[in-house]
Amino acid sequence: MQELKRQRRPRREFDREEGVAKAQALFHRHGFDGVGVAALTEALDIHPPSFYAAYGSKAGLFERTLERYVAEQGLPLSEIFSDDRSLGEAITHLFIAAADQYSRDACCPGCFVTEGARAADPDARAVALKIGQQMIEAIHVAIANHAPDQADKLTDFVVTTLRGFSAAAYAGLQAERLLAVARYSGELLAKELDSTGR
Amino acid sequence: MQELKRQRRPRREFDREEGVAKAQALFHRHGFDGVGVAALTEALDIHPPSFYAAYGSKAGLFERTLERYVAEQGLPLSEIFSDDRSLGEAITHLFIAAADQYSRDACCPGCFVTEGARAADPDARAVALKIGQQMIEAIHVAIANHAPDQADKLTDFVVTTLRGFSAAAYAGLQAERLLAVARYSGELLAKELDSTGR
DNA sequence: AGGAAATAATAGCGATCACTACAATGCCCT
DNA sequence: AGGGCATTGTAGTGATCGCTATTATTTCCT
Repeated sequence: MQELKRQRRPRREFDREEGVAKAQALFHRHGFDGVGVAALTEALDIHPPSFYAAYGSKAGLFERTLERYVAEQGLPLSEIFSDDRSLGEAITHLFIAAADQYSRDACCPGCFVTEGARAADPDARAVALKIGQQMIEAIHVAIANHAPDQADKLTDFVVTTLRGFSAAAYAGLQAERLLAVARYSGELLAKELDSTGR
Repeated sequence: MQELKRQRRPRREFDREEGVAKAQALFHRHGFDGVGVAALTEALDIHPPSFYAAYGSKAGLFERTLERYVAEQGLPLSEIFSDDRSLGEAITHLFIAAADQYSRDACCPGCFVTEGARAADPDARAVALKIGQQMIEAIHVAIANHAPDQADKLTDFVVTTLRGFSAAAYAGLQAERLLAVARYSGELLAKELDSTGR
């Protein structure tokens, strides 16, 4: 009985950060529940034990992809809400920047954090919701800096509008049309804010 | 060896339509991917073969729940866009009706069709997208009836805004705050439409 | 009453899920 | 050179996925 040792493919190191990037694209495109560990290990060209040694769990990797997204593609709020802009101008810029970001890559439409919070998996959901809440609070702070008395109301409006942009992009609205909606939304709000004295 | 026939529970008829209603609640709350056939058969108190005999497949039942939702909870566009209202008034009413609908039942937030289109399953996705497209076209027709030259632009804006309401409700925004956003959004748009001569 | 059609129940199908035990391989340090 | 150790490989875990073959039961029609 020929029991000689099976040949084994030579061992290759694999780049953890590159794995996070590839996983981010997959999660963004198909959602947390739409990507299995098998698809991830195949995309990273590794095997399950390496996957778990590197990232702990599927949900753990998902969290790292979310953090990467915020760090690399998060909207620059402090720049958008610069002091030399009126609140209306700033929010218009925010709308346009978000619409551009959400529809730029047709392969990964919408806000990764917002869309990621729709995962059926409770762990993944909780992580995405937590990060999303941080973004909302940052927007609230930026708005409150210009208009403290209307901050709550305007934050609800802005965040809801941004959610709409993300969902529209995710549903396939083309970049040009989404940007037109963003400009229009900003224009409507800016006119109102100007007419009511800031 | 006592091989006497096992007792079988007496046979109960089951109400197909009631099954659709129960499934609708489950799908709406947890999403298509978040509800397994096991959960459905348990909720309907039937067994898998009865399930498939009645509904064909999980995706088939999902389609029936979507149709039920549209028939029973679809927004009454022809009433909202009645002729004695300006376009701004009509869209404001649409926004408020949608916000109310999406946030009324905390257990089933958002638009079932819109949120259903996020399913990872391609069949379920396709069905929800198709029905959603029909709703969008109905909105487009209603708007074009008032303002044919701006119908495309305004439909993009309105649909994107409604998507935002649905997503915000789904994310947990309370009814009162969502309604405030809806009133504000309608007000902004109505002012613009009035100022530019309808 | 008796046969046919319809519907339900038991039990289990293959596939995929996230995840892991264990052995072989490579690199670094002594 | 050789031991320690981290990391990879193969192979497979139990659980759940959507779904079904088969049998048992009831109802309806003649």
